[in-house]
Amino acid sequence: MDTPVVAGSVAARLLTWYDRHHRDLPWRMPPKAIAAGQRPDPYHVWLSEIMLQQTTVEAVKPYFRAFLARWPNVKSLAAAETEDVMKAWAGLGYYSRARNLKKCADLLAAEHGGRFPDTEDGLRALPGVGSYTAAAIAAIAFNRPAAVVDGNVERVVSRLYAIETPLPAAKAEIRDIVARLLPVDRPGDFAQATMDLGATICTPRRPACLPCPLRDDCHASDDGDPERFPVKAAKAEKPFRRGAAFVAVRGDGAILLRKRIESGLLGGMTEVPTTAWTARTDGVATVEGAPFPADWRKTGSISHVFTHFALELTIFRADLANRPAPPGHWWADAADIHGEALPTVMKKAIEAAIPGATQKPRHPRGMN
DNA sequence: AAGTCGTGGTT
DNA sequence: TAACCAAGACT
Repeated sequence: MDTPVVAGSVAARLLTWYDRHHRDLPWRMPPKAIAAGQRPDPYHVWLSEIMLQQTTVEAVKPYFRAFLARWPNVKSLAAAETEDVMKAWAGLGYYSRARNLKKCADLLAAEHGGRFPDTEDGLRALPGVGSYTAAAIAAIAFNRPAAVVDGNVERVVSRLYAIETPLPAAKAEIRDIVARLLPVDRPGDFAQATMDLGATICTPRRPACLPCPLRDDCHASDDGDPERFPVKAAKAEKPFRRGAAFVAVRGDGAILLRKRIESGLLGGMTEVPTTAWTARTDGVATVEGAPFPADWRKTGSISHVFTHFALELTIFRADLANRPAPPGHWWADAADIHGEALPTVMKKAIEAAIPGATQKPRHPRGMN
């Protein structure tokens, strides 16, 4: 509605702060370069946004660098093997992101000449790109006036206006407010400025209101208890599950692995054989789920917490003479374990049976 | 539309 | 230490 940045507006104060205090990030084009007419590479923006979904900046940095070094553009990623992409993603979590990343690259290479749509709606239609990511790419890469609402923005805006409606119900209201505040001449910087403010000043706990550029605008700061916002709906209690995992070790140190089904938890990732993970607390930590009869011996247990349940796995180990891998399984050489698409919970299971077995190189695969 | 999907850091 | 949380998407 308002044309350029309205002098004295919330957006103006935020952008002035951003010009001075923005974070320097590997995928970011700084405001000075933007002002000079440069735009970031949409591939970089897209890749970083997918990686950053529910993931911290520090966790993403090495993966972003590794992916960019190995697959510098859409076409190279489209030419890659999905299995290699999964291996490179291992450890970052939410593995459907990696599968959708590859699907998206394939689609773009096949049907869009390797280029990204430059509108919010066009982007929203891509696999793995939801409302947030579509708006973020549209604003940051293509300078579109899109309302970018992530967890940071929800926190900043809910405090700014002391919104009492609990999340996620308040999301539509927050989106409307952001659309109203949005400066049409710098939508990308505005989005990144709001997120930087949320990450460095308007933090979930103990926000630094004193240096905040929006302190005089902020209703929650007025009330003296900004941490009360955003109001959130109560969460369900996290259930507990148990199971057993089986680490078979061949004479030469190789470990028996198999691939999980493509869908669901840890879909398409590699695992050691395990029993089903059930809510039962009795009778599951037995050798009955082993891939084959052997002298299985309990070597310990590991705990792991997923988003919606906690898991305890009893670990069994068997040392075997040479024997062929059962159907659907393979022997992975000890030296190659770190290159497998092993999620963290599986690395824990292997470590419990063979200390040091999964110690990985300093950089994610693809960096060296 | 509420549940499913990882992991590591912070408090 | 147990809980909370991070640039959410998909079904």
